[in-house]
Amino acid sequence: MRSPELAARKRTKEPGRRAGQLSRLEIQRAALRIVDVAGLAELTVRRLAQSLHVTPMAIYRYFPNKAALEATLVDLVVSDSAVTAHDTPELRLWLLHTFARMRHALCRHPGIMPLLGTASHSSGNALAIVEQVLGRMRSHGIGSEDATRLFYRATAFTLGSVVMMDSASLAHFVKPRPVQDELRRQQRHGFAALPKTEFPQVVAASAALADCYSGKRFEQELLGVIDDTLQAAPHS
Amino acid sequence: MRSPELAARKRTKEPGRRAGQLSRLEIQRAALRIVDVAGLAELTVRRLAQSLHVTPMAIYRYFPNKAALEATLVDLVVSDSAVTAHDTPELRLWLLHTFARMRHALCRHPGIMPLLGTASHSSGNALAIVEQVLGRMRSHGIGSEDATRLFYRATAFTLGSVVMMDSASLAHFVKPRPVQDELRRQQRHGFAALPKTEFPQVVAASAALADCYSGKRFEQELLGVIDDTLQAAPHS
DNA sequence: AGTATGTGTATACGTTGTATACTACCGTGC
DNA sequence: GCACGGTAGTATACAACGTATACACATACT
Repeated sequence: MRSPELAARKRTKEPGRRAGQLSRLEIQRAALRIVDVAGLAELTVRRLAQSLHVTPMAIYRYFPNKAALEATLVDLVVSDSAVTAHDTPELRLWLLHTFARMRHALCRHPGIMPLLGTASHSSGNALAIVEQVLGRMRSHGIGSEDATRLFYRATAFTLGSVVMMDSASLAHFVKPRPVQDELRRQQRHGFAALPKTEFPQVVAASAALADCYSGKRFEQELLGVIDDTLQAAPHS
Repeated sequence: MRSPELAARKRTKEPGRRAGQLSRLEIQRAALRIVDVAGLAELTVRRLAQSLHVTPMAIYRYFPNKAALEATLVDLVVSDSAVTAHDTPELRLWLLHTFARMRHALCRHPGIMPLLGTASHSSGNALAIVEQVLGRMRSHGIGSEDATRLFYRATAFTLGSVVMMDSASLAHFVKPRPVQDELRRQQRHGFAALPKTEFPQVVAASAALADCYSGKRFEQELLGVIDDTLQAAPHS
């Protein structure tokens, strides 16, 4: 059964590749698109294949199984955050921008967040950023020990900040997750609506807590972490 | 078909409850047990029911669907970390212990890590800890603004540190995840085995990077973050 | 005793991931 | 030009999954 819509698959010729052929990257991008608009749970092999105008089993020419596909998605998102080579001379601002871009990239694809907790999704892209960050710090005269410490603190803070946005979400199961300020406002109301007798501190600090979901607040705190850590380290 | 093993369900009488009856908590604990020994992917309603000597559909008397069950698991783990009421007088050490216990609880159940990235799994337990931490800080004379800042930094660092352990894992798909020192050793070898020309910094710092997966290193850095943050805040 | 309420069962259905076997095409030898 | 072997995609099938629906039985209340 070669249905008409299957036959309608695009036939754009690429050099060194047969016409209209699939590729790992093409599949990954289609998968990410599905995750973005419908959530990770809606990413099925069948739906993915359909979006590529292809039979489900075609996917398995490029990935041994669904888990292997999913494992590559985090790296794909991370690579998005690394494309622009920005050259802020000052180290602390360069670090700020680098980690802020990583956070931004992850926040734009909230659906892949569960995959962060899955072992072994790293590949070249994530490692390349680690290498780049470490190299930059060393070239600014920071010692190996301090560079690792700063890398650890900044990375953990960034990832944790992103996880907090998802995991602390009091609000019910909303399917298309609200973004940025929408989330912040929602969270503030959530915190503020708690029983004041049981959670007095949380209610009192509801506005400040909800502010943690803002990008500005993240960058402010990250810069604080960077400066605090650099302060104890000798560097040029 | 009332099979013999189903009939063998335990009949321990509990007050205010019928003999051998299920409960939300009992189901959650069984689910967590499965996740611990076999991974989140192996948690199926059928297997869960079997481990409770019950029909699959019995689960649905207590949870509307599988996702709702999973959503409670993070909170269950977190509540484990809060059971012991420790009373370290010094604030910085109290905070250190509190967050270290949280990390420890999460590390003991690596299978639930993907659920951290799932929206809205919070319920009373996580919030109670937030309340407790904020209250403790306030009672030590720390202002609302600084308390929120410290809470944000410490929480993000802790969660991020835990996520890093999973996500940075270079090593292949191992099913029963290695713990603690085993993971650290494995990671060091992983980092060190990278092509030195492509990732010179990572290879050079392989030992230090792998050290980030140690509990001792985590506590050391967390204390650094706490102290750095407290330093800028006036308190008693 | 009779009835309502709630807990677990039996059965069934649509979907999922993927093993297996196939078909058609392309680039390479002649 | 043309057979041909490898590769990309297809067709079919199946076990396992989540869960809707209808039922049976035990307990608690009258």
